[in-house]
Amino acid sequence: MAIAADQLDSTFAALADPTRRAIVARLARGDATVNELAAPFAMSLPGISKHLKVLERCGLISRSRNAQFRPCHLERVALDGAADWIEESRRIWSERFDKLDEHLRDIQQEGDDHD
Amino acid sequence: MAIAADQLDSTFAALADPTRRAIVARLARGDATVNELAAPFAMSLPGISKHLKVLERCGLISRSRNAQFRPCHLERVALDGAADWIEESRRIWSERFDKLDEHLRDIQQEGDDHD
DNA sequence: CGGCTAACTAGCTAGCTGGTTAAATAAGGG
DNA sequence: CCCTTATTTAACCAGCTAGCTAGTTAGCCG
Repeated sequence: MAIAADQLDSTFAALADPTRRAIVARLARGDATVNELAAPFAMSLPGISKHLKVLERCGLISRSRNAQFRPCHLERVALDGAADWIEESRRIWSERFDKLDEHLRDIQQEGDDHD
Repeated sequence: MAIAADQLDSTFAALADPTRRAIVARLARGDATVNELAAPFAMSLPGISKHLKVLERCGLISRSRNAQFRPCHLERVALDGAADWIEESRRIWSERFDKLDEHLRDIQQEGDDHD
């Protein structure tokens, strides 16, 4: 059961930005606050906040509340959705060559029969 | 050996468009000309041509020449690059929980020792 | 050659994106 | 209650994107 097309749109679009990919990679190692996520970047906090909103809207992250902190959490499901789409295309691609191989074996077989 | 960041930028950006994903999915089944690729879409040919240029620039497709046709061919390497990035994040994520499991087993072990 | 088909380039527009600064909101803590 | 810290919202700007139409290039074929 593949995820919806517009979900894929927003997920791939989110992953197209290097800052956002770095945030995702950071969150794969564990939850973090906005300030922690912002630290490695030469970018204003509102800039990071915008990126987080993009990631949240496509479901790649979720945010809870802890006092005045809003810890971010990576949601694997959205990541899986994107990976699944690519995997499906690669599967179709591979099948094509499997069939080609099979065909070539059939031809080989015929040749053997006639020898 | 991961692919370059800006290559990932453009690959994910290319995959963020549903028309382009459909084109990629179509090409996974086999090469096709521009007109063949355009057929399923309610879009002008130059529009499709632009999408193909986007796909070509990020390496997802290549084009050869055959008379006045320019058959498009899916390049799996770029698709692999994107899949690899996602896979790496998922791996890091999983390791985290593996370590957590290990830790929980250690605690359990200690408990057993003291019982 | 002249015409047909395939595909691309040019030039335009509306809308989105990624960034900024300045100001606002939220919540703990003396 | 005021101060500080964490984070968001507002307002703005430059640049990119996806789409269009119209015109152009490339190459087959009669």
